[in-house]
Amino acid sequence: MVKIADLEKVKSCSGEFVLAINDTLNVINGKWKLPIIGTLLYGKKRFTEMEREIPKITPRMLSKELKDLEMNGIVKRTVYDTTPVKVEYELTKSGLTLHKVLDPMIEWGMEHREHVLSDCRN
Amino acid sequence: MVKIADLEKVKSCSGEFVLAINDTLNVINGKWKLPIIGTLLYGKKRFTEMEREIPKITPRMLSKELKDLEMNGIVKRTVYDTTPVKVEYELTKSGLTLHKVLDPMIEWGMEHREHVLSDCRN
DNA sequence: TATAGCAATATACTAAAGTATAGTACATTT
DNA sequence: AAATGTACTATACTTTAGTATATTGCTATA
Repeated sequence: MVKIADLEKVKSCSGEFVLAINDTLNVINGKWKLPIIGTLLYGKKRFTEMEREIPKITPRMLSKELKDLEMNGIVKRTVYDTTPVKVEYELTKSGLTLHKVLDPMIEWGMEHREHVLSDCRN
Repeated sequence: MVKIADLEKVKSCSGEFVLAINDTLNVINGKWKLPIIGTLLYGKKRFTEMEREIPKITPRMLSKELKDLEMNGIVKRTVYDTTPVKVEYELTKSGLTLHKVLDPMIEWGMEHREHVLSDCRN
């Protein structure tokens, strides 16, 4: 038998969990965040370089999403005081630890796809 | 030294990973998916019951998102042929395995928040 | 017979996300 | 002098996500 007080505790707790999950979701959400993080996994990149590597992205989106990722502490932006200026983007420590989230997502996504396919066959 | 062929392999591979991650993201994306999955963690629920438990959700959104989750194999919908009809929703096996994805997200979300806060202090 | 509950659907709207296209201000190369 | 490259920003638009409110068809209860 479950006491109502316990149930409430679990529920408010799960509320906090939802907040934490949403924090994480906000970081990787949107069409372009993952491709951007993806290219930065292979090292520092410059703006135009990323523009070329990420198919179909517009400079507006790249600029906007990089700002977003910078504000969220995922990406670090470094301006070199040369002429012309050189700007480099790289993942922060937090950005690099994202693999802890992404790896299970890859695994689940693949398993889930298999389940869905096998359900179609039966 | 990295060969271009290897680099291409890694890149196309990461492309597949992005697909798998997006599969996973699509399942939990949107304002209401997590709250809905959340209430179903505590067992089967009926429509109106969920409407009451999830603050501010409209029947339109609940209906739409439940359909979405059903199509994605996360939620199972059972209609009991009673009068009046009774409809129950519950998580499928795939739905229950989602915790493998959500748990790391909770952890990362909390850690990340701490990092951001400590960065503000320094 | 009126009212309430169940499980939604319909219609119309606003807000957020993303796209398309052009332009800026610098510098180097041809 | 013209073209190209870098790192963007501005404006206008379309698409998608979410909200607000009303209504449906059924049954049980007062």
